[in-house]
Amino acid sequence: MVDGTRRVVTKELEADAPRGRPRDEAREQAILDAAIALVAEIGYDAMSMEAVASRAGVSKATIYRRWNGKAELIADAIGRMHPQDEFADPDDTGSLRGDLMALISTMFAKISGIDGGLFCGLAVAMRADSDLGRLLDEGKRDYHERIQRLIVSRAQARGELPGSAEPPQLMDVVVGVSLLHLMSGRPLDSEFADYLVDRVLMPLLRS
Amino acid sequence: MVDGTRRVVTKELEADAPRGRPRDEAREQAILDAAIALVAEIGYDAMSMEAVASRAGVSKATIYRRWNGKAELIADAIGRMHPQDEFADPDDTGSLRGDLMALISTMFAKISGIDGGLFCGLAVAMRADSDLGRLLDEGKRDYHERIQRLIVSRAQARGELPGSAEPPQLMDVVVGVSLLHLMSGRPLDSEFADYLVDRVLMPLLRS
Amino acid sequence: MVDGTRRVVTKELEADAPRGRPRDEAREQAILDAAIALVAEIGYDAMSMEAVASRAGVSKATIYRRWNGKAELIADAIGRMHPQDEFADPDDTGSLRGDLMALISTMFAKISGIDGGLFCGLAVAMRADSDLGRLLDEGKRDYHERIQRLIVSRAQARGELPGSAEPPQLMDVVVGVSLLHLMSGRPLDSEFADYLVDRVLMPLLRS
Amino acid sequence: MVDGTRRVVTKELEADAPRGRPRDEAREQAILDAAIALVAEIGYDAMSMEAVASRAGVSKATIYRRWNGKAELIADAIGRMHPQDEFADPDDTGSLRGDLMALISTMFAKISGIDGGLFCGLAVAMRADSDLGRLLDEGKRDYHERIQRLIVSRAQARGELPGSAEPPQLMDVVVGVSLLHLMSGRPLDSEFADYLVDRVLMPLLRS
DNA sequence: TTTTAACCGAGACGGTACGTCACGTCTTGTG
DNA sequence: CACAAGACGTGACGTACCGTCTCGGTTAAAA
Repeated sequence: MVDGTRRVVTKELEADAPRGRPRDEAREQAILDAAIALVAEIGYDAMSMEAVASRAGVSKATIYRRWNGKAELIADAIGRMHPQDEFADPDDTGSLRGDLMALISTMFAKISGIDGGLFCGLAVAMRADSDLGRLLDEGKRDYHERIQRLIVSRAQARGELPGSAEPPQLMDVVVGVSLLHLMSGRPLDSEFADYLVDRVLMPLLRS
Repeated sequence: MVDGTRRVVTKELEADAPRGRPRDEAREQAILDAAIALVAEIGYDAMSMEAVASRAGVSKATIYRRWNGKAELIADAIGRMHPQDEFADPDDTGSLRGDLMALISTMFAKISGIDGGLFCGLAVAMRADSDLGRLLDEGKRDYHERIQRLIVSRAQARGELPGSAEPPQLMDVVVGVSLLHLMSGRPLDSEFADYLVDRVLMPLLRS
Repeated sequence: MVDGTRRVVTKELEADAPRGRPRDEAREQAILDAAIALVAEIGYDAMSMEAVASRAGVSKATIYRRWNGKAELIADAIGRMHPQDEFADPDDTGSLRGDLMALISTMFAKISGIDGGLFCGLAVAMRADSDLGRLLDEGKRDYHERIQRLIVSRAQARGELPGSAEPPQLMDVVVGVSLLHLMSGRPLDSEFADYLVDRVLMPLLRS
Repeated sequence: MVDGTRRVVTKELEADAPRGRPRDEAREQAILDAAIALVAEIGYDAMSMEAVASRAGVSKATIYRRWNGKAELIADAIGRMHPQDEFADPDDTGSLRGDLMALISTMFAKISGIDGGLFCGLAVAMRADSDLGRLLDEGKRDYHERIQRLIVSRAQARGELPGSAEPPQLMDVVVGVSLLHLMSGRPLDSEFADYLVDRVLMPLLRS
C-alpha cells in the first residue's frame, strides 16, 4: 500500500498489452474521495452508491467496474487513505513527557477525525475484506516503530531513560486504549491524555 | 441493566391500567437471542429483521412494537448480553503471572467470540444509540476494578508487589490492545498473551 | 377469461385461509390500466415499470408481487383488456353489404386503436406468455361466430344469400388481411373497406 | 431492395473522394446474419448489440458506424432477408388445388421460420422505421402478383377457371389469415392448409 | 514511399431501466 | 389490546444494455 503495490481488491486485468480505452485514473481517485467524505459525513449504511457516483461526477457502472460492491469500495478507500503529513517526524519538545504529549495530541486529532461513520464503515468493510486490517496495519507499523525509537533515543540522550530501555509497542497501547475510551462514550480530552502519559506510557518506558 | 432497570431505548407504555392482552415477555427474549445469534453468524447488515422474526418465531410487528428499528434492537441485544459466568471471581493460581495469564485467557475467549459480525454490529449500533457504549462500559467497569484489586492484593500478600502499587486500568489496556491486534488480522494466541503479560502488564504493575 | 376464471400468469397463492393483509384489488386494476395506457402511448420498450408504478400510484414492489416481469404484466393487461361494448350485436342496416361495411368500420376503429405500441407490445408479450394468443382468441371467437351467423341469417331472410351458404371464418380473414395491410404501411381507409367487402367477403359468402 | 438500391436507413457518406480505409463489406453481411440469427433464436429484446458484435466477430463501433441503433439494424436486416429460392416460379402440379397446396406449404415453411422472436422483432422494428413495412411489402408484392397470375392462367388453360376470373390478392389473404392463426397459438398444419384452400382460396377464385 | 484519413477491435464511460431485497408501516383476521 | 401474516411505499442494491467515446493499431488510396 505504501509502496507501489496496488490493493488486491481492485479488479485488475493486468493484460500485457492494454487494449481498449484505458481507465481514467482521475475518476478512480474522485470516487475514493467521495466515498471517504460521505462515510465520514453520514455513516456507512446511510451512504448510497448513487450518492458516491453523483458526488464523484461518475456513473454507477464506473464504480462497479472497479469494485465489487459497497463494502469493498469502502475497504479500499480507507486502506488508501493517508493524511499526507502522517509520516513526518515529530518535533523535539525538549523533554520525554513533552514528546509523548505532542504525539498523543496528534493521535487524538486523527482518531477524532475517524469518528462515527468512518470507524463504523471500517468495521463493516473489514468483514468484507479480511485483508483490510492487515494492510491498514502494515502501512502504519513501520512509522510507529520509527517514532517510538526516535522518542526513546532522544530521551536516552537527555538522560531521562536508561540505555537499556526496551519498551513494548507503545503506539498500539495508545491507539487501543483510546479507541476503547471512545467506544465507551468518553472524550479524548487533556485529562485522558495526562492519564495516558503519566500512568501508562511513562511507567512502561521506565520499567 | 444488570438490575431490573429497563433500557431506555425500549418503547414503554407504562400505562397505569394495562388494558388488553399483555405482552408476552418470552417473545422479547426470543427476539434478543435470535438477533444476537444472527449478527454473530452473518454480520450486522446481512441480518434482516425478517430473519430475526422468523428465527424467533415471531412476527415483524411484534419486534417493531418493542424497538424502533434494527440498530436499536441490536444495541439493546448487545447491551443485555452477559455471559452468566462473567462476574465470577477468578481462582488464585498461586502467582501474579499465573493470575494475569488466567485472566487474559478468559478475556481472549470472550473477545474471540465477539468476532466479526458482532463487533461490526456493535460499531454500527453505537452510531444509532450513543448511550450504548456508556451502558456497555458501566456494566463491566465495576467488575474490572474488583478483579484488578483482587489480583493486586493477592500479589501484595505474596510479596510480589509493593504495597504502594497503584497501577492504571489494566483491563482497558488488555481489551484495547487485544481489539487492535484482532483488527490487524493477527491471532489472539499464547505468544501474544505472553507479550501482553511480560512486556505490558507486569511492567505497569511494578512501576 | 371472460367468465370468472383468473389468468394463469398472475402469481396466486390460493390459500384456503387467506392470512395477512389481503391484496388491494383496486391497485391491481390501476396497474393494468396504467400499463395499457403507457404501451399505447409510447410503446412497449419505451415503457418503464417505474412509469407504470408512478402512473398507477403504486410502488414497483406491488407490481412485482403480482407479476414476474414486464412482458408478463403486458401479457396479462392485454389479455384482460375488453372494450365493454365489444360484445354488442350490430344493428341491421337493411342490406348484407351495409351490414358488412358497418362491421368492418367497427373493426377498423378497433384495430387502429391498437396501433403501434400496443400491437408491438402484444407481439413481445406473446413471446413471454404463449397462452396469451389463445386466451385473446378464445374470448373473441364465440362473439365472432355469433356475429357472422347473425349477418348471414339476416341476409338469408332478405333473400340475398341462399339457405345453403356455409362460409369460412370471415372475421379471421378481415382481421388478418387488415393487420397485414397495416403492417405494410397502408391505411385502413374506405377504399380498402370496399375492396375487402366487394372482392373478398361477398365472393366468399356467395360461393 | 431487390435491385441495387441500398436501404435508406444505412448511414452513407457518399463523399466525392472516399479517402482512408474503405469499409469492409464482408463485415456488413456478417452483422446482418448475426442479427437475424439472434432475433430468431432469443427474440428482439433479449438480443443485445454486444451479442451481435460478438457473434459477427466485429466490434460494437463497427455496427454503430453503419446503423443508428438496434431497431434500425433489425429493420434493415429483416428488410434485406430473402431466402434465395423465394422468387422462383412454383412447379406445375397438374391441378389448381395442387398448385395452391404447394404454394401454401412453401408459405407455411417460411412463416414458421419467422416464429416468435423474428416476428416480434419485426413488430418492434416497424415502430422505429415506418418505412420497413412498405419496403418489406414492395419487394414481395410483384412476386406475389406474378405467382398468382401464373397459377390462375394455368388453371384457365386447364379449364378449371373461367377466363374472366379476377380474384383479389390471394397471397395477402393467405399470409394474413395464417399469421392470425399463428398468433392464436394454433399450428400451421395440413388441416389448416385444407381449410384455407377449400374454404377460402378456391371459393375466391371461382367467384 | 510516405502521408493521411478512415476503418477496426477493445473496452471505458454516462445513462437508464431492470428485477431484487430490506426497512419500517399498515391492514387484515384471530385469540 | 397482542399477535401472525403479509401487503404496502420507499429507496438502495447490483446487473445489463444502450449508444458514445477514446485508445492503439491497421489498411489502402493520395501525395
